[in-house]
Amino acid sequence: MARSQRVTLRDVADRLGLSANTVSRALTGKDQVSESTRALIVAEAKRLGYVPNSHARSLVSGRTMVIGLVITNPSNTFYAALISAVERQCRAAGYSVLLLVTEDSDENEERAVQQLLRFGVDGVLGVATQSRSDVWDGLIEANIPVVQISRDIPGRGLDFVGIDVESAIADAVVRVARPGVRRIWLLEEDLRVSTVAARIAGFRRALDELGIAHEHSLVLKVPTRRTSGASLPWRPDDAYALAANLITPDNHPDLMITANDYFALGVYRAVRECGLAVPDDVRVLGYGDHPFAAYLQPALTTIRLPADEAGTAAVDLLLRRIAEPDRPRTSTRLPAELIERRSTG
Amino acid sequence: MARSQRVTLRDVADRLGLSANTVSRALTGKDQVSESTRALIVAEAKRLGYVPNSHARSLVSGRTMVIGLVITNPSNTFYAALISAVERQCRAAGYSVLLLVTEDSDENEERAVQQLLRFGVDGVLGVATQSRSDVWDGLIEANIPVVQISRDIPGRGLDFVGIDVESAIADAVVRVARPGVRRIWLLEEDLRVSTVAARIAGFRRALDELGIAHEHSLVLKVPTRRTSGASLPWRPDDAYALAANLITPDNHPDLMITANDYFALGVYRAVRECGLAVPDDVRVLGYGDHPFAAYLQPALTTIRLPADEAGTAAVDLLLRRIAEPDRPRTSTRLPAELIERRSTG
DNA sequence: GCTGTTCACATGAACGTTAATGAGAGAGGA
DNA sequence: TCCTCTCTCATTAACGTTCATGTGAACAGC
Repeated sequence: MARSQRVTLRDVADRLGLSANTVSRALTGKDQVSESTRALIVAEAKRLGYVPNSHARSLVSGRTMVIGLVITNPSNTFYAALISAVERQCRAAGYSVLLLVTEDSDENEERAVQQLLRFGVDGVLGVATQSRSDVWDGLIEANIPVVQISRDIPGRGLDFVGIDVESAIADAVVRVARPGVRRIWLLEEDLRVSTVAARIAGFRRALDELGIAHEHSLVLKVPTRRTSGASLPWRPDDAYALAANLITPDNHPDLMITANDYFALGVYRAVRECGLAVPDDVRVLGYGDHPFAAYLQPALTTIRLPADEAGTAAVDLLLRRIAEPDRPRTSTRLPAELIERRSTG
Repeated sequence: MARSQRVTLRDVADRLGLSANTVSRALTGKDQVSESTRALIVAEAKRLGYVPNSHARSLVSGRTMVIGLVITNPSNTFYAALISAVERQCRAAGYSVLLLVTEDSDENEERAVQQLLRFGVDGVLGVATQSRSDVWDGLIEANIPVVQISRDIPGRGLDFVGIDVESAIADAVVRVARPGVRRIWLLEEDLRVSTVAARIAGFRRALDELGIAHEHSLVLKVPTRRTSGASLPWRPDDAYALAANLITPDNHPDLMITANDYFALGVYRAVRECGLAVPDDVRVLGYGDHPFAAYLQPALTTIRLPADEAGTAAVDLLLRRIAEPDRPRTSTRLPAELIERRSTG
């Protein structure tokens, strides 16, 4: 079975005894075409099932109507919501999304940038791996607008949309720490990225504001298990393993902050299993407000991240940057909202 | 600042006094180029920062090295895992992924197909909305291979990779229903798609196998709230609202099956709030094995879906179909595994 | 010395579209 | 009547590749 020949502009033109150019102008809505022939062309194009060839179009126009979305891991709830929002906003603006996943490896990130260059996308939204700062330079040199999301590579003059993680954590901890709370632990991801650093900074800021000596605090890092092949989000099991090892009736935090709600699940279990209770003995503050957080027992106090807004804002910013390449750099940090529930008393 | 001119084959060729064609052959690894000049060309291309233009390439070759992935909702955990797996497998094979989201609307689905035709992608992986059966015909007519995932549009001769939902539910219910279980309810999504139908069919099959009269059973549909703008997965709240209305100490199922684990969260709360207990009064069987399922109290018995395998298998199938367009149609239904935990006693 | 073969490259055309320029017809004004 | 202007369309040339074909040189065999 031969590959069915695709209908081209010329096919439509030949049928009507017109030139391909006229058909092009008619279908792209330019003037210099009489309304009567335009109607004829539109009808015939529809009848023949004409579909424009985007490659030919972007070859000559230099625009692709595609933006690249570089994400570390779509299984992560936050990034999943981000993808949804980005895709929706792009779709609304007539753009398509090329999805590249890096799995937090800079080899993949480099390949992703290469792909984006080959495609000549009109713009890029990216969550940087941040292990190297020069990976995105290829795009910058090619004058392809880049908006960084969530993680910022400084010094490159790139637009940025993220969340004010440090303030979110700092304010939440201060708000949630009742009198008597002295020992505060932070259960973190073991990643060298700015969001982790920001949470730690917020944590320290809260300690200072509360007048708690840093000796009473502890930052624990849950090992990031890299099982290539399986697409895993954060793993409660790993958090549980670590927490179960450290938490005893004699040695436990008054308040445990977790880098995400999944870790909080592990903490809940660890606390329970050594005979302690949330929130009476250990208060727990999650991060991310995953759908299950409100349904745990006790319901988990957590920080709601505006993933939708961030995605939408990032697309808007990128489109504006595409329209005006020379506008000044923008850096936005959206506030995150503390959702107080029973796990913090 | 003028848009920096991109380096082309001709640029590299001119530098070396060669023809563009020779440079092309050298870089794409074809023979008819001496190894010495090839080395020269490769070095010069690298030095100039040459990046091939994929549009020009696919314009003439007819291949794009892009596959389209049409998904209803990336925020849904199952689809998120699917996206990860698909992207990884495509990346390994040198393909890029164009992501189109339909939000279960056929208007969007139609637009997605249109986009894919414009791009002339080499193949498509899609989760169909199933509200109309002709939406994908454009791709079929253009001889673009399509592999349907999870939901099947019959009669179109398309390859299919999915999960044997009916058997999974039927076997799980039979296995989980202890003596004394008479009244079994199923809490379903209100969507007209084949997976919902398959779960209902599996449910009925289990009733028959257990010898339970269908009068004792009930299929409830949680209204699908379409909040455009927010990218929501299944909502525990909606399941709770429905379950709380129907479950009373006098009128409750012995076993509640939920279409996903999020609904199970709502059921847990509804059961608890009317003074009943899981699993003593109401056993609960979830679906999807979300990461939190093992950490609920009691831990949720649920069905683990092989999202990774499904994604990988779908890509493999698509690539094989691209290589051999005339091979016979394949339809695969992967088994899903029951994970027994405490919520079923 | 002639023909034939192989190797390494060049040349020209094509892919389907858009942009720049040209050209003919009709209208309007002097 | 002629000139100019406008409107509508055609013609031609790109865009950056790849594919089919052409070509000259070197070399072998007779």
